[in-house]
Amino acid sequence: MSAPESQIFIVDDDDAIRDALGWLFRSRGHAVRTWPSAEALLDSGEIAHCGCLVLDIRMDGMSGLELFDWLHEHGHTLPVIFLTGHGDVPMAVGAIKQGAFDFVEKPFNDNELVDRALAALAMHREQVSKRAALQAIEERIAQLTQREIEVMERVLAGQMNKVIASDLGVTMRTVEVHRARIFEKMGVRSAVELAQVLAGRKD
Amino acid sequence: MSAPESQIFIVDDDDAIRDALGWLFRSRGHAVRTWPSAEALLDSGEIAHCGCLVLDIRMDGMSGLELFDWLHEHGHTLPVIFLTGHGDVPMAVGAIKQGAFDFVEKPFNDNELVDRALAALAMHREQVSKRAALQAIEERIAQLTQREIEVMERVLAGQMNKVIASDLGVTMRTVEVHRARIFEKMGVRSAVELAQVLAGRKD
DNA sequence: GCGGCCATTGTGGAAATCCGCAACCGCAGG
DNA sequence: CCTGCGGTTGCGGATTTCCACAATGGCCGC
Repeated sequence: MSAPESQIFIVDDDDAIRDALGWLFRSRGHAVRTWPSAEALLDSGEIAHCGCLVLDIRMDGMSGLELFDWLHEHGHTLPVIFLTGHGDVPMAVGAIKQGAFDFVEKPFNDNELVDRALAALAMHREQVSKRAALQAIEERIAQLTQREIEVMERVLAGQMNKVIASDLGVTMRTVEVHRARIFEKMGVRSAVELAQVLAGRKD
Repeated sequence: MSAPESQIFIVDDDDAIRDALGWLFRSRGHAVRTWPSAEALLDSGEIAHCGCLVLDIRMDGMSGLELFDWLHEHGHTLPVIFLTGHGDVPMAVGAIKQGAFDFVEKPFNDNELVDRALAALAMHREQVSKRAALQAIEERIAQLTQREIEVMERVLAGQMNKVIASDLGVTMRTVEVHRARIFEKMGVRSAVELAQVLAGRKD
């Protein structure tokens, strides 16, 4: 609750490892929650509060890799650090290429693991704020009517009002009205600002 | 010469591997060049013609990883597929995180390696064209005078000519002239287009 | 010193954008 | 039936942008 999305989650079916990791992070002042299995974590519904997931690969039931895939498929994009005592190269390569934050073999170096986890948390905070910004834009776009979107597309294409007007088969005045509403709803004051805001995001 | 930047380069100090890989790719109709060492490749000055580098890690002299780092430091950004018979997990993870395209253990599957190499070539072509586009923009920006850049920054900030004028301590007319020149040099016809062109690139 | 590039300014007009005020129409919902 | 929303249009005026034509002054290299 103090740090809603900055908690470190640890999933490992080995009690000893779980306790050791919990102690490790807590001793350095970081909020940590531990889970004995992937299912336990998912069932808790707490996944949204996770800022960094330290995941054992070999577990009974759902494996770490399976949980990783599940999270991806369900849009939960958060940094995952895999922890394993039986990893091989192809597995590690696959995990990293699929976007895992790191892949660490046991036994691991305490300091390094903490550093990686903190780096992961920092990256997650970055992502969260960026996503928030992007979503704010999407919400504004969602407020636009269909007609306004048509006009906006053409404005962004650099077309003049008169062109847009004849293009859509309406008068210039109508385009002007739409244009004004677009600027208002999108929270900008000119076509240039609009272009800036909409830049840096793939449609 | 037929495909200047689409050649596959193979670097391995094992003659047998080199020949086998050369044969493998050529038998499938892909241009390949092989080198017995990292130094041989660098000395040849042919690196710019490479579209995909298949690199053995353990070699006499400069290792595959060292060559990889060297290329990075010298701005040669091209997809590298590491090939190794003695790789460990940390090495693989490190290589991938540093941007290696893939990390394959020997013995490898012929079809998979060819597929990966082709994917790497495709990615490289993408990168090359994108880089070319970005450089074209940079060259246009380079043509702008200092004053024009100052004006452009303000235009992109959505400021009106009158504001820019008082801001820079000149008359509106002067700003208009600069503005026109900017559009001309940048090859656009409006401020919106300018914003579009300059979007999607970090300053 | 001359020519070229750059920054600057003016005049004056055409074209485009921006806006408040007002209104009509069609359609969905209460 | 009345209301609200979205799309549409008109009028008229203030602002802003865009441009052609014309010109001055500074700096730099030949």
